[in-house]
This record gives sequence, structure tokens and C-alpha cells, in this order.
Amino acid sequence: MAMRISRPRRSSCPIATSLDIFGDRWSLLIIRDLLFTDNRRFSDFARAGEAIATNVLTDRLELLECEGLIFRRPDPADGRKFLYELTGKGFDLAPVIVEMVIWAARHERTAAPPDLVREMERDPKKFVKGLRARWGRSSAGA
Amino acid sequence: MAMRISRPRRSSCPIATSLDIFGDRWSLLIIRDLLFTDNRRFSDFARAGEAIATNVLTDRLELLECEGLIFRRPDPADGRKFLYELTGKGFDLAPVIVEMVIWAARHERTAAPPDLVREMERDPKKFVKGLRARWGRSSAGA
DNA sequence: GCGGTCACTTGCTTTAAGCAAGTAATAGGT
DNA sequence: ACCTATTACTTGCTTAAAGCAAGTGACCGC
Repeated sequence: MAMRISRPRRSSCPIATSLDIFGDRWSLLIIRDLLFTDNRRFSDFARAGEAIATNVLTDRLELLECEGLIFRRPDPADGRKFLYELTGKGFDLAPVIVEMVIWAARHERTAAPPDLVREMERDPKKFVKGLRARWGRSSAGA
Repeated sequence: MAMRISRPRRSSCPIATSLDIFGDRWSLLIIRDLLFTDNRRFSDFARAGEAIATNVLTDRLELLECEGLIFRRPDPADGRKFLYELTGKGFDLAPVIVEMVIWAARHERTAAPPDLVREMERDPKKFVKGLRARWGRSSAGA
């Protein structure tokens, strides 16, 4: 709610800029949830797998909204809740996340479903296209 | 030098695992240097663009080596220096970094050379292949 | 040998993350 | 209308990480 300030950029390098925006332990996990699950509420994120502290979650949601990666709207079905959705800018992180999944599946012990990973590896662009179709339907192309 | 301990993994999710390995403000900048420049020495990284503190740099180099993304060897030409190089596992982060460059160039104000970005966008796999050729030559395929 | 460079260290301050408990607004049942 | 549970945060505190400035010992070129 309060006027949030985005993190200052360390340099004009695109990698450094990216890291200034989402280069922490939690931001990409929220994006992951929004891309691959139907977690859309505060409590969904809080309960998802890795146990983020609620104060950190609040902070990260504000930051991501401030950077234009997600947006927030009241849940029409429940006045206590908010729904968080990916913006186009946020959705465009899908290729980054897909490549991270491929990398981790190749080099680390993970729970990534092998079939899904093979599909990502075979044609990442096509895979992202499939995600985009679902995203377009759910968020009305924000 | 001391037996380094890798960060514990928060979950078996491939994204979470990736972030546990390189999800901080500096690791990917070191990988970037190793991919796109010929910075190979401690002082190169320390002086590169974003001014990392030397104690943090030491820590990050140890961690990246411990995770098997880079390796270290004495500089044959100067006994005070070490040369840091990407392993295959480290090089395989190239697609992740390429997608981050594309994202940042599209959505943020950066200094990424437009021609290079277009080349990345047109055919990311081919671009990575070009990088791999240079890497193979410099690090003898570690 | 000597002055300078190199890869780190050390000690300290500041910022961020993590934990546990609390709160105001709302939902849903009676 | 009233009561209880739930939800999205807050607050206060502790712990871990990042940042800063100043060292240190090995090693280079001279």
C-alpha cells in the first residue's frame, strides 16, 4: 500500500539489472508458482513448499508489484483475499525459468518431472507458448 | 582453501535448488564475466563494473567452486595469481543468462548492445553454441 | 633487498532474512 | 446480530548476510 521504492540499479548491465529486480532467494519462486500452479493468494504462497516468512512474502509481493512483474486485485469471491497475477513483463520471465529448470534437472538432484523437462529441452519456445496460452486465459492479457 | 559447505537445499524443486546455488546478487555476475569477458582473476572480478566487496568475492568464488560451477588454478605466469574458469556445469548456465539479457533488454533500460540482443533473440541455441566454441578453446573442456 | 601488487583476512557497521506472536477486517454459521 | 475462524498483513526481536576500511603475508620486477 505504501509508496514502494524499487531497488537501485548497480549498473546498466542487463544481468545486474535483472538481479537487482528478482535476484534474491524468493522472487522467482513466487513467479514459478504463478507460472506453473494456480496459487494466486497470499496464503497459497506462504504455504508453498519452501516456507517463506510472511513478512518477507509481503515485502517481496510489494517489490514485484512495484517493478511491474505482478499485479494485485481483490478476490471477487472473498473480501479478505487478494489475487496476485503475472503481468506481461512478469510472464516474460518464463524462458528464464524454463532454462533454470533444464539446468537444474541436468546437474542436480531435483523433483522435476522428466517428461516435462524433455519437452522443455526439445523446444523451449513451444513450451513457453503453451504456458502463455494458459496465462492469457487466466489473466486476460494484462 | 577451507572445506566449504554448500548451502542446504530448501526443497527438491529445480527452481529452488537453482536459487540455493546461484540465487544471490553476485554469483551470476561472476559467471557473466567468465562467459562474456576475459576476466579470469580475482582482481578482474573485483574491479568489474559493480564493485563487489573483496570478502564477499572470496566467499562467492569458494561457493561457486564448491558447487562445481568454476574451478581455480594457479596462474602459470604469476605465482600470486589464480585463474578462475567455468566448468561444464557452469558454462551450462549460458542459456539462463542469455534469456535474462533478452528479458532485461526488452523491459528495462540497459546497456546491452541491440545487435547482440537481436542475435540472441533470433536463435538462442546458436548463440550459446558460439559461446561454447570460445569456452572450449580457453578452458580445454573441463 | 625493496617497493609495489596480489589474493585474500579481519573487525566492524549496516542491511536483510527468519521467527513468533499479534491485529484489524471479513466470512460463515447460528 | 453475534460469535468464532480465517486472511492478509504487522510488530518486535534475533540471526545471518552484505558492505566498508584497513590490514597481512606471499610474490613480482628491479
